[in-house]
Amino acid sequence: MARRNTNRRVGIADVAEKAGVSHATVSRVMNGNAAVDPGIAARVRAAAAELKYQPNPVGRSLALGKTDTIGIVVPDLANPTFQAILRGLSIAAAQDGYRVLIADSSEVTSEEAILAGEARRRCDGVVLCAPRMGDAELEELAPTLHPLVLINRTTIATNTPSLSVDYGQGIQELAQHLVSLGHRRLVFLSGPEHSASNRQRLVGLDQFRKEHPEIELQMLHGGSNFDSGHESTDAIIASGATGILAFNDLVAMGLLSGLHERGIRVPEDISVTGFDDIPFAKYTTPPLTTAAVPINELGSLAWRRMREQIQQAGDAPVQAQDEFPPRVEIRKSTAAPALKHA
Amino acid sequence: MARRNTNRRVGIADVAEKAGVSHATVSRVMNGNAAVDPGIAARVRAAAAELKYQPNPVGRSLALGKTDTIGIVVPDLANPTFQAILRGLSIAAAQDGYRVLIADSSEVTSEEAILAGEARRRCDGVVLCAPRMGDAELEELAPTLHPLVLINRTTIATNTPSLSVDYGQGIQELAQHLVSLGHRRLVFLSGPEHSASNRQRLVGLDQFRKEHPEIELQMLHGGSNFDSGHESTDAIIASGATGILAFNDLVAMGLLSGLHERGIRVPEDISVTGFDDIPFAKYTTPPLTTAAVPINELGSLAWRRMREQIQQAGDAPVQAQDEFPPRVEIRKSTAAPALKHA
DNA sequence: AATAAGTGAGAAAGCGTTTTCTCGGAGGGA
DNA sequence: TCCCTCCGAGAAAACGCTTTCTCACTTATT
Repeated sequence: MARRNTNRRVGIADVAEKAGVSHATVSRVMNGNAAVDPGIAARVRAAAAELKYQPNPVGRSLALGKTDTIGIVVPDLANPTFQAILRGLSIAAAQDGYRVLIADSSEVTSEEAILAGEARRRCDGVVLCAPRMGDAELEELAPTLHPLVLINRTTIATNTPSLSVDYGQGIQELAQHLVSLGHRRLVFLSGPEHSASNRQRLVGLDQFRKEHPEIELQMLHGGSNFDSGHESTDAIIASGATGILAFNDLVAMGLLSGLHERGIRVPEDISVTGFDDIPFAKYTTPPLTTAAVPINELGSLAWRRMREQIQQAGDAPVQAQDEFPPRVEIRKSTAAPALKHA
Repeated sequence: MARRNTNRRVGIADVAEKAGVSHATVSRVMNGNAAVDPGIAARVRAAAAELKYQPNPVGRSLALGKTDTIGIVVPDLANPTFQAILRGLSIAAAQDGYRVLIADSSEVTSEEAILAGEARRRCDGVVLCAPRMGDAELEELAPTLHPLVLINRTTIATNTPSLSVDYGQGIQELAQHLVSLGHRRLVFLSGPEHSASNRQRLVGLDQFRKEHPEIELQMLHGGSNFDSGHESTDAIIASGATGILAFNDLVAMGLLSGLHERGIRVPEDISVTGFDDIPFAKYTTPPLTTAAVPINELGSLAWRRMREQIQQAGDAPVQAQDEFPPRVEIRKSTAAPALKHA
């Protein structure tokens, strides 16, 4: 036996004893499963209420083979995008009586599989959010995790639902927006190397280049947060570009701040775009032109896809592959460039 | 019995059979508890590795009476402050092999106790973050939750550690800062009614009033997010004040944006302060003068306090009451007021 | 009136572990 | 050589619940 029996919590046995019935009957009335005599049921309920009995979820989980919990693993909990997904997921899941367990891989690629595995063992399913691992590893891991929902990645072999944003399309539209304003020299300030969404932006921009050979488009390596945007300020200025496509809103904001410090006006001197449309984007000065991804929907849809899998329990292998088109949100950080003087 | 036995996960029994030993022995080598013959141990380990055996955490939890999980309940997961606490907690807990389960009460006061109770039953402890419930209810709930850490609230009766920020002190220092710049007419844009930290600010400002009877200090009712700050713009302008103490950084940012839209310059025409120093605060335009709370420490310290309780298991009733003094962070959103013209 | 069918509650098995208890065998001292 | 002690491994109980199985009892059917 494990624990000392001293002052243990009130269990089903206590209720059974007080009500003068068996454990089984208590369980039945608590779960409303089988028919039980109304009189007895009332007695049990009274006893349960009096003892403030609350079923032990661990015991239930073991017996039922389910935990009513799902896990989510994100690369960086400091990123507002992932925070928003987490929030949407959590709220949607709570509506159906599920809780969410979080795991933050802190951008350590090698930890992802381990964290996901551990989460899966404790939960009824896992949402893998923008995993940085390689395709091969993901393909191998996915079946292991089975009730799995992927965000910003897809698998081919297994039938796992995925939600993704068409970053390639979005970045092209932003670039197009800058061009239509009259910009001819652009810079893409790229994101984390292992980020699939960054790769998608890159292929989108390749496409853009083909369609607009007359536009100069430089690539600058950056990161995914404020600081990396801020640090890129000088390189951006040195590039001589008038239109900047930042990897995301965070990077754009860091850049905005850096430009402001150096007295460079946005959008008069340089136009800046972000990506994601995080809640803060419309409150920056100037408000940020960006590509809005329906971030709140992502979380709740992730839950819906998860629920479908949990409920259908290996029934129909519906492999939903949802792809969201970003919507360009034109604000004040972009404008026609000043007349050239170089 | 619960589940169909078809295609169930590999359990301890499978390993035992493959290694030709008993369940007990497998458990022993997996946990390294008792002495077991090195040869047998090796055989067990080999079998476990070959079958990719991973102990079922639910079974372990039931036997061990612990889940290696803690819960956190927050009023609003959209608030960067709570996000940061969650993140700090999660990372610190992960370092000790613990996971965290989240519950978002969505500012619904009546849900808090229920969520906290459920979380507690599933976890080894609960972190209650800025609960909105009344003092009486909190006092009654706390012992129920026992391994409990309170953030931004305290209890008297029970010995529960609490971490709090001295909001009263911080708001006074901000007000003082505005006064020393020359402001004479201030407004406090208050936060959620049930927020204890808002009440602390109010008592701090009462104190401030006593010490500075010559200063006009109006109170305006607001909320805790962007939008409420934005919506207060006209009321702020109508107040005729030159120095605005916003409830927190979010409110301040909303206000900043509203003022900008109406062509009012910050800090030339109006000075604005925030509270919390969320990561975004130094990237607003102008960068926000605010009171920095050591938000990252809060999360990790919360974990430390939790760990102490879990480990000491009813040993020494160390009731740590940590209080953090905010540090005023002077940036560009505050300056001397323009000469009066009214 | 006797048998069949139905109903509802208790007994017990099972979920997957850990840990106590028990016991056979080996080793050491007398 | 015999007995006692020690050691290590298996048997089984325990954790707290759900659910099948079983069975006594009641009600319907002929």
